[in-house]
Amino acid sequence: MPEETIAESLSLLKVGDIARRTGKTVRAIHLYEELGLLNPAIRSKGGFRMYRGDGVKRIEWIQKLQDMGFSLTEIKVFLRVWEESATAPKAMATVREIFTDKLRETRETIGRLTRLAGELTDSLAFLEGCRSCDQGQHQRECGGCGRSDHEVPLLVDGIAKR
Amino acid sequence: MPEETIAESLSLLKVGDIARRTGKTVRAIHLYEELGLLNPAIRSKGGFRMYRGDGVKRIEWIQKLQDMGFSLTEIKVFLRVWEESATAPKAMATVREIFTDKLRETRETIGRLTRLAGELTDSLAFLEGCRSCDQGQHQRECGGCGRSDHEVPLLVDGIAKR
DNA sequence: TATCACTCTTACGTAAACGTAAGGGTTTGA
DNA sequence: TCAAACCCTTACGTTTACGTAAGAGTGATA
Repeated sequence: MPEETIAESLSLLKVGDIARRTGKTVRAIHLYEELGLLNPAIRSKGGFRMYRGDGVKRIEWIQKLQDMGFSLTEIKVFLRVWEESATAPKAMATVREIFTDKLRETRETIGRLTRLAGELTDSLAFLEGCRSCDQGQHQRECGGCGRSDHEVPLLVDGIAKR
Repeated sequence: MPEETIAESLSLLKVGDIARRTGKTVRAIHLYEELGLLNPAIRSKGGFRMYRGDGVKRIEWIQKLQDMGFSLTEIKVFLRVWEESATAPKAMATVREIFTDKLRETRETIGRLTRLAGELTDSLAFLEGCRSCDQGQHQRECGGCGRSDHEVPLLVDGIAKR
């Protein structure tokens, strides 16, 4: 069992090789091709997709955009915009625009999640107080403890409400 | 056109009222009921769902959990766990556990997004350099500029790769 | 009592990002 | 040349969180 196939030593990778190197499935890579996100450099005479090494980079790029919240369709639009920009500076300007938007969006998301993390922390602090609750107290009678309504975090309060 | 229906003045809300107050659609609220996340206090004799005010709170609670990345199914499990914990302290312990997990997860997500925001910033800085590129340069010949490969951020580099 | 806005149930539709299976070629190294 | 390991195309399946439509009943108001 050789480490590399001949094609691989010639720096041509089959879809399975690309899959292994990116952690994606073959099906996913096929899908990216259907969507026009990644084409094999050539096809073998038997019809196998043969990729160059930069195919791996393209997939890592796709992955990063997905992590930032781009859908595959948005990524497709991204590539089309690039391809249709005649000059390099124009293309780069468009890319800058897209990245600027996404940066703002990402920061907003971080803000939201940070606030939520704060609420979680508050809720956990509140729940510490429940340790001292009567061990025999039934769950359905929760709320009967002395603490006033407005100090109960929504994340906790919402559970008991039916 | 009165501001409130009679039921509303008796603090009983119809599904449409709940929808307006939470920004959800009627369909969504029906779905939550199907999933066992929210039941009306009673049904009118004609079959209308009638909710008390805390129905609004429950939906806001659901919304917050969704924002944190809980699926509706996970929320359902959450509620079931609560209902099946016999004693209050036990129930609260479980809730603490779930919240602790989610807090960790949320922080990880914040970390990932922060790193991505950094990459976006780097990429934008890099793209500033493209302003000085030859205005007539064709997009397909991008990469011909003097900058060495390893200073090109992946987010930018992945675009040109085909 | 007539009306108009609402609500009910039932049930099929949708978009994303693949998963999975079938039936059949292709490569490659032994 | 043979077999194991891959790959190909086609096409239907899956999950989530609702959207949408149909046909019919309900309720508060005029």
